[in-house]
Amino acid sequence: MNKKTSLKELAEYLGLSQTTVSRGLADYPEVTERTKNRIREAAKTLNYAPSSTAQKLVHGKSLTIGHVIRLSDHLTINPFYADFIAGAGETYSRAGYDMLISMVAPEKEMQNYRDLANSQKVDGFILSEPVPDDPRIALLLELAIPFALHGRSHATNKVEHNYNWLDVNNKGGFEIATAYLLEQGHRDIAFVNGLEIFDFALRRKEAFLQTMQKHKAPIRPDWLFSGDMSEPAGFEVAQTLLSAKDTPTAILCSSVFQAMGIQRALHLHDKILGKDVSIICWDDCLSGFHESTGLPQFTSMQSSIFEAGAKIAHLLLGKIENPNEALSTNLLEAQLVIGQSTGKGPFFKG
Amino acid sequence: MNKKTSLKELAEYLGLSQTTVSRGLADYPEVTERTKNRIREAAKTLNYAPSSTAQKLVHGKSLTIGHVIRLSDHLTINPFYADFIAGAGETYSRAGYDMLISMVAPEKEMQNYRDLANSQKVDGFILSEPVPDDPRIALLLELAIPFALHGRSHATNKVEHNYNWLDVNNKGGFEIATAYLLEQGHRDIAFVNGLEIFDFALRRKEAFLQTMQKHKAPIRPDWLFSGDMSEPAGFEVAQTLLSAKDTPTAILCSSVFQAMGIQRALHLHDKILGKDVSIICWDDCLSGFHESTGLPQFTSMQSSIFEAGAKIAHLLLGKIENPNEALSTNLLEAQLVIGQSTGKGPFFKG
DNA sequence: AAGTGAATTGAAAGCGGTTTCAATTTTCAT
DNA sequence: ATGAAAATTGAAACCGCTTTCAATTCACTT
Repeated sequence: MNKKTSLKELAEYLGLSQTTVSRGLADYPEVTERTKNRIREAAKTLNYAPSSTAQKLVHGKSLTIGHVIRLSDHLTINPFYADFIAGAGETYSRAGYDMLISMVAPEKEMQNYRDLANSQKVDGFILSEPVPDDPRIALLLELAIPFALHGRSHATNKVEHNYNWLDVNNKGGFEIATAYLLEQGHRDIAFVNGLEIFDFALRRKEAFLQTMQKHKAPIRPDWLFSGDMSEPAGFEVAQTLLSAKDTPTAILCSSVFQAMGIQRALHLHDKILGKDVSIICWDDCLSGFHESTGLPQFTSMQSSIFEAGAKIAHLLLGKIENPNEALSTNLLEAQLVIGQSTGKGPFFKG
Repeated sequence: MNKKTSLKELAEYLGLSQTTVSRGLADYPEVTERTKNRIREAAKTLNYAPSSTAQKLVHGKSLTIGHVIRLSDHLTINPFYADFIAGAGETYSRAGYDMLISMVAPEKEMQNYRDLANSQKVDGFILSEPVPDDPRIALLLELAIPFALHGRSHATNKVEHNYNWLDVNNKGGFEIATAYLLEQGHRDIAFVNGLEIFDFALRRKEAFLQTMQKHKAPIRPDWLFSGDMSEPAGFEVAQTLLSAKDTPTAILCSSVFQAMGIQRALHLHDKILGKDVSIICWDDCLSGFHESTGLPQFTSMQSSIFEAGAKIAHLLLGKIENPNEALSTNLLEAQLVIGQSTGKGPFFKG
């Protein structure tokens, strides 16, 4: 049971001052190479490593980025968030930063941000899943702590805030997807959105409605759905759609999970995917769903959420190291990838 | 831009000593209620909160638990891990602990544990996805830092170590599942395992083989698969199985994702799930897959990985607060839940 | 009013490092 | 050999807090 060695002990062991030892380990030029080597060796044999807490105290920085996760009713993490965090975490560790993840009940969320900032546990925050007029933005601006938003927060009628953000072009992406379905000869298109409390879902809906309108395609209110981005949710919606007398020839949906649920319902109703009904889904490139070779299952708008995590982490670290830098924004484009779930519609004109 | 207030400033503002202010905030009995109130009020107006770094330095603890995540080839997090972390994180925050998540490339993993322990960034670790003779166990025992293992690490020929662990009864679970399939009249059963480098996969395999043997059911080596616990992996396996001349009447698989892939292949081959082919899968109760009402889709062995996270966090915190406590182990049982994916087999005798 | 014990308060040491600034040693030209 | 400049080392202050121990104040008793 090796007890922790302190700098003081190491210095005494070497017969040097703490100053020299500290400098030697930090590779200061004024320390002779010979003494540096002695110091390093002694550090190794005594198994010494500086206390990060003490270092943080001296430097006045926590070298830690906070991610606050609001635990929903089911107390679980959105599976997409795992990939996002993986991307961010990789960037942090490369830069010598740590990642603090704080799980908190919705009603304590705001206080949690306050506490984390005030007690200086973190040097900055990454915010996810913004809603319009997201209250966290105002809070963090007030607390004057660096942060970056994954997504954007539409200001409805209240104050417009300025902040760093990185978002994927949800609107542009679904414009492309809708237009593609129309070009392929579909007019009767259903739209299965995520929860429309979130900013991204509102942008996607706008894209769908505007593109349909622009192409003079009919918009059926009973074919507009909004809900969980889960497999069962997709299944339920498709069950409803397919049990009606007239059914859409194409469905635009917001996640691979929903698409899988829709697919399950299609099978149940003896409809062939990509023939009787086409599907395009938004695909965040979740881990464990893309190992298959060959043509992808679903036609989708693809955007790597891992990459988004890595990029926004970079962005935030930049602001922290250089606080006076101007605000940054970054809009990533999603790619239309044709898979096996789409085919020609009844109105196709070759 | 409110700069951080220090204890010193707060004390000067109040005309008190740092000692008294510190004690007042910590609610020491020797401070008068009147002064306490004064202090609290001043702290609020000056927006003061103690620096957690300074507190940690004094107390010599980091109040932080480390989770090291080995980033695989695809740089992504195992989706099950998200739920596990959610459970642990909730327990941590309830106990005043923070969670440090460290993403690291496989070749740097060991050094990462060393660094985190030596620099005292964490007070303990939770280890996940153990392999037989897991080298992390020896390392952390040597570093003399508290830790708990989610799962177990079978000692093959080397030294047997003692450590805290919490595991789900993988063997017992798959014994039940295999026996259930046999009872329902299935004899031709294929087994689709996770990667057999992991301890849990080896235990599951043992359970399957032993139970089949015990019931004198044939074990076909070409029906034993091992691989990714993903949808495409399940699909590939099922494609192989269903393209052969003779096909199994039941499949036991290791994850809901695999089951979904198998289901997709079944549809492709016009086989009906639960009729032509039965499936039982292991279900870690991942978020986003259980909102549906009514009978569950797949018959499965269920075990909440969120709960496992919460329980193992408790276990570890106990060891940290009370280092001399004896080792703890905890074996959770999985529940057989009958869904729509199983039916009677050809050898059923009512 | 003086004396006593109890209740409050504060000065200073320490947690484990980094850094400023001064002191010491070395190097080298004269 | 001598002195100045350069290179190396170290004493002490400091980061922001907790806590020990001593000092002060207060409430009562006689």
